[in-house]
Amino acid sequence: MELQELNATEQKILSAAKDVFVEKGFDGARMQEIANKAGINKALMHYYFRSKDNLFNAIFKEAFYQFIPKLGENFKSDKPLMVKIEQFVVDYIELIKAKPHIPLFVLHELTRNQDFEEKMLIDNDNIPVNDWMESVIKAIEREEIIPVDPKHLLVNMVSMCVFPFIGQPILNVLIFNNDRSAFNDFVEERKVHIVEFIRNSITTKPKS
Amino acid sequence: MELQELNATEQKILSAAKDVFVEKGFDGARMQEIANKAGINKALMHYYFRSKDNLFNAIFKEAFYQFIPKLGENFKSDKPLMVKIEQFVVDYIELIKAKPHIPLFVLHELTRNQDFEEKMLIDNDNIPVNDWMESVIKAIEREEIIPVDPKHLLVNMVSMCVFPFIGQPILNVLIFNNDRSAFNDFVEERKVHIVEFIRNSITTKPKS
DNA sequence: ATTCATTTAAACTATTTAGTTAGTATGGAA
DNA sequence: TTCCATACTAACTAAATAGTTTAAATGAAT
Repeated sequence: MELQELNATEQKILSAAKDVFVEKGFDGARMQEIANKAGINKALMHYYFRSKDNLFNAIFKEAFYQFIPKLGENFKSDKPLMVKIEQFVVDYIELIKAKPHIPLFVLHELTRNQDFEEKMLIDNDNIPVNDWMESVIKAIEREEIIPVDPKHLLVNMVSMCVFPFIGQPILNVLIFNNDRSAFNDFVEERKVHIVEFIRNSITTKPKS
Repeated sequence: MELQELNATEQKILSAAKDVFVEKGFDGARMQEIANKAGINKALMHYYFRSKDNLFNAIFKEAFYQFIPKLGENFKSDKPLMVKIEQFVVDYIELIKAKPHIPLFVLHELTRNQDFEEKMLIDNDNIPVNDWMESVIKAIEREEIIPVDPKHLLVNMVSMCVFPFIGQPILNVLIFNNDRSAFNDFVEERKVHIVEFIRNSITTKPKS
């Protein structure tokens, strides 16, 4: 896929494909539905994208890289760890709020399609996990935080941000009695809550 | 579905159906594959379960209730909150370890099939979230823990237990360089880590 | 004006797939 | 033995679906 050669029709197809694939998954998506949503003929889709697989790969890579590299953007900065964590939590929740169905979609398709490694080519430059590790180790050395395994800390942070969206249908019933706005409020609260929860757990200074 | 009228053939079908549905999802599952895996003729499946939907509902309810009610088993006990949390984390991680693909499967199918409420009939007796809330409030009153929103605490705990399994394909690449046993070790560590992480965050006594 | 890429419409093909049918064992009851 | 329900199978049907083909319209560039 070239980068900026996309004309309006290609854009319409990609946009419709993304909607349908994300909502239904690869197996549940129908080429006819994508064509209808794009307002074009089915044959025209095959004119631009030869096959369903092709079209899927085009939108999947986009969806994937929308969520993964942004992860590491602030990992490289040299700010205090808690500042980085706060920025990460707020930014990441905002990112997911804008496209709440992408994480479950991506994870489902990755699980379905085990050979994604060849497709996705995640290189360590894209997601600087190592930079995160070093930040945490430095923060421990500086005694900003107590000793903690950087991997677990990373997974904790990401889990608490992402999981509520993936588990939303269950949370809506179990916790929010199907009150949609209650869920939205809850997500907003989490921007503050998660940061405080982590801060209380790992900072050396006891809370005032 | 009756409870204990299941003969060996029905069992074989249900077991095969569960494997295939969980691996491929409803849309990706093929009745022929289920029949093959069960070692029977496809017509025999329609003899016992009239349709794909029927068969799916049979295994989905089972999968669903395998994970949800167990959640609340210890919520009703009157032990100190941190003891309950420790029990929950260890039990729940063990539960998911035994069936690591169920959570993603359930959440994907719930998202795909918005009208699950009618199907699933989650009553508050099954999942005593209210009992959890009260436990937390009591623990705050007893000054075992600092003031914390019980809902966020519950979601934090569940998130940190479940998400690593849902996100395993990504974690494997990003953090574990596709070392399968590294992931397993990590999960074992989490039984201790998550409890300590929560304890450090919410208990009133500063860590020794 | 001619050429060429883009677009549409419609009918078609090949394949996959859920579900059906019609009939065959099997084994116990009458 | 005969009857009959349960368990089971091979072959079939009907519908859906990805993808193709053909022919024609449009419109911008040469």
